[in-house]
Amino acid sequence: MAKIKTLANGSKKDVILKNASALFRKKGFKATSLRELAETMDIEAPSLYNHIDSKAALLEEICFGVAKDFTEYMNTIIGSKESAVDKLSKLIRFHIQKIYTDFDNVFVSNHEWKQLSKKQLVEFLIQRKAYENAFVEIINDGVKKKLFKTLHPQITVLTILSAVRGLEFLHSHKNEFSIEILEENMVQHLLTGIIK
Amino acid sequence: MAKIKTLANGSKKDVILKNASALFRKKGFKATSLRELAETMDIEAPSLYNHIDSKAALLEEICFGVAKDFTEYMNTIIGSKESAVDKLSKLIRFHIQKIYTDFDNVFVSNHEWKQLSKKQLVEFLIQRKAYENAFVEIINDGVKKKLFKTLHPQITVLTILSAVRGLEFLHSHKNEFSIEILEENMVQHLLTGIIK
DNA sequence: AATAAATACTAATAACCGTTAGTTTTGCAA
DNA sequence: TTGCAAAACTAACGGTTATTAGTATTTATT
Repeated sequence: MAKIKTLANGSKKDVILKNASALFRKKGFKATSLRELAETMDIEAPSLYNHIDSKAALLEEICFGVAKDFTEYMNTIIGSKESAVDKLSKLIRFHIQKIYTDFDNVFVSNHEWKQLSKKQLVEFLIQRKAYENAFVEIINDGVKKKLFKTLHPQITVLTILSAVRGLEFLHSHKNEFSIEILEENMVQHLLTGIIK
Repeated sequence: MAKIKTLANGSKKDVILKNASALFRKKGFKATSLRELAETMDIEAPSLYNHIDSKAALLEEICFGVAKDFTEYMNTIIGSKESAVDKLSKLIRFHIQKIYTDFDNVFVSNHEWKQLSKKQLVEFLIQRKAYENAFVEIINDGVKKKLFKTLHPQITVLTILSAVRGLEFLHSHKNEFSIEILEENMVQHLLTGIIK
């Protein structure tokens, strides 16, 4: 009989993915070689192929993994009966928390999706667009219910998503602000700017 | 006597820089080859070296060119006697205008500065930090003069800079919104969120 | 201890990279 | 037309890349 598991606590593949994510973030996907990645786990580059399909597959897993996380959370929000204000607040907080707890993956997904193969790239953009549309719908709902000012939902979504995305840059001085203070400030700034 | 100019309207080097900027934006610096760049002007890759020093030098010129533009504008703002609100408003509008009128260069500067050589990278980060500090000072001044709410200036600056940076993503549907509407919406959103 | 699967290794591949050297062509000035 | 510099070309360089093939070694179960 075959034995597949290599370690009790997480497979070797997971370790590779984690190290790949860290390297891709620091140096970029193209600028990271498999030799370099292998070195982080003290093996030779060709040995990686006992666990992975290709370098490109690593990027796919990272990008679509992050996309899935955001899409799933968005679905729970959409299904809830909360106000548009509460939905928006929760989404903003989720973005902040994700960047804090899953920094490398989120960063790589945001920066390196262009390096996906043609087919994967198309699929990625479709998912991204769907997420954005769901976001726009929440804003639209808030405008209809007179909770928000009259504004351009698309521009507003872009402003909010871009603002939270920028937390990437806080990584170097992460310890200066607690995540709670960060959430409070940004939700305050971004929501009071549009609430009536 | 020597003749240096190749074209009446802008040197050949400028054309190379422009095409390089466009390619670096679309594919990334590492993913763009000099052969590919040469192809955009129907010459062979080695011929580029009659005009440029190296591939790395192209990225340098792009990144530091953009940095200079922003730094220079910041200096005129700092020197003015306007209120912190007006200063902030003008800076936000400048960011939006720059992305509109100099998209490729701004994008490349924002995304590919990590690929600068060690020495240039250090210098780039110094300039970036100085720009950020000047921004923070304006916010601080506004807080002191009771124009703004009590808030964390650094988080506020990060939020604003990130938000305007996100306009990169509007490039694909640039024609949906005029730059005036865009400016109005974003200034409104980002300023009323912090003004008392 | 024996067996078999998982996983490491070395060696080698073809492709591509930025860049240099050396040479030819081009285009303008005299 | 001649001369000269600017700028193109071809050929080739050393280096690096992801990946494959084939083989040895480690690991775990029987």
